[in-house]
Amino acid sequence: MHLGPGAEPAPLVAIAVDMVIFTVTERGLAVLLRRRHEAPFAGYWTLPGGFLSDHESPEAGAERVLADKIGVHGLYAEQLYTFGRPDRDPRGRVVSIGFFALMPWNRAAPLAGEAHGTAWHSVDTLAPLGFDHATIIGMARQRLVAKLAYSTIALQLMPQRFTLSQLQSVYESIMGEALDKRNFRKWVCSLGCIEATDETYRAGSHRPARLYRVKHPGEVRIIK
Amino acid sequence: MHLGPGAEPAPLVAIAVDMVIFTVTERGLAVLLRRRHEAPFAGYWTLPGGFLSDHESPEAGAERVLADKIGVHGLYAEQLYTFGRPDRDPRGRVVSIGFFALMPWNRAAPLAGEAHGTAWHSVDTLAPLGFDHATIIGMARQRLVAKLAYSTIALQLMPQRFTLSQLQSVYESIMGEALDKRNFRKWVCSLGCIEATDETYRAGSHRPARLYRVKHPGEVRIIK
DNA sequence: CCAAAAGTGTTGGGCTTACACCCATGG
DNA sequence: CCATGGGTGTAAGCCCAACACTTTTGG
Repeated sequence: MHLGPGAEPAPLVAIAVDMVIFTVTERGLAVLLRRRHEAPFAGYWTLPGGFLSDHESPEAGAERVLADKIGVHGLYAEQLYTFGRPDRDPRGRVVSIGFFALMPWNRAAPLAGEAHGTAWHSVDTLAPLGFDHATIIGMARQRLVAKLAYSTIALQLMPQRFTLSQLQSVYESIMGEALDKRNFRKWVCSLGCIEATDETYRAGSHRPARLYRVKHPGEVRIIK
Repeated sequence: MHLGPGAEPAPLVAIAVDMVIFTVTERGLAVLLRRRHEAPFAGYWTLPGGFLSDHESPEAGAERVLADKIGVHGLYAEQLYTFGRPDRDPRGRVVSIGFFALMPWNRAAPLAGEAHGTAWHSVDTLAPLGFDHATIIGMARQRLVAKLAYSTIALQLMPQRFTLSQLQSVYESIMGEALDKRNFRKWVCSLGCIEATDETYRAGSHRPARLYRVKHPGEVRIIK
């Protein structure tokens, strides 16, 4: 690119967008990975991603990757960090804008499978990944844990109707520690972000659970 | 760039690094700006910045900009956000990695002046800026206010020796509200990050103030 | 009738907040 | 001696953490 009279030409680089998509499964916090068939890192698992197009903002690029490569729309996503070590891609200079996104678990199952070449991997048992994607996932996980404490971001992982026990176990999976049931319920209800429905959920030979819904879907409130 | 067999070539863009450098002056929180002489935005104030070189990570680029354009070393700096609206630079596609940095006020004065074309501007009375730099400063300011509450980042704004009243007024400038003197002192001392020296500071016709220092300079602790 | 998860209040301790006076110095 | 900012402790209230039993259902 030529930047005007007297200016040295700026080096040009390719910009990638890499998505850390989390969900919570029965086995805990999981991230969506795609098996690469191309060099470099053929055969390795990597984050879904793509190159930023001309005339596309990073946020738009992230949405496009979610739509085209994963086939989902309307996920919560935010910019995470930009990774630009000069040697991070053996093909040449690629700066990657990392995003992190959250998917309700009821939308997660259809995505994994041979058809897409994608699968959910528990974050605690990741095989070696291509590029610096393990670093990116680590940072995304830190961010998720931190935001759990001071925002209502966890609600972005829930289906439209959910029980308080399900919500609690989402918190417990991500934080890695058990919470007190009564204190958790008092706290989450006091936030004013969810409301009880008159429906219940029968899940076994025990008392049915009340179903709740998010009052303002898509909104993430910063709390306290 | 050619990315391998079968791959479409990725669009190439220039990467800028823009620095939001804060200090605290008598008139409150201030940001270092540079007056542009070149098109576009000639005559406007803008953030100090530069283009990322080949073989340079964003963090290294940020340090180079601080050293070469501002002439300072060893500032606290962290990545802030990456700004990539396709129309943000009229010259063409430029993606900017924003950083935010903190400078102790005793190192701030020599930097401003005609020689460098830079000046400290109070964040509350900014003239219209070039590019999207007002947005970048706004986000940096939000980050600073947020981190004040849960980290020891404010210590990066202090000179080697400082009084507790000075530290309190730094907090008050950034938060924009007054704090209780006794409670502030109890709190900041309880963090265990600063220690009293046996020196004092005489600043007028009143009792001299004890000088403190940071125990582990450069370290930013996340608290609670 | 039994097993299993859902649902529900109270109390004690710790932390945060509010608040006022004496001290040391320079002029 | 007066003006100025430096320095110090206590009490009340709020918030958080700990804790156990009853309810409802399916088999």
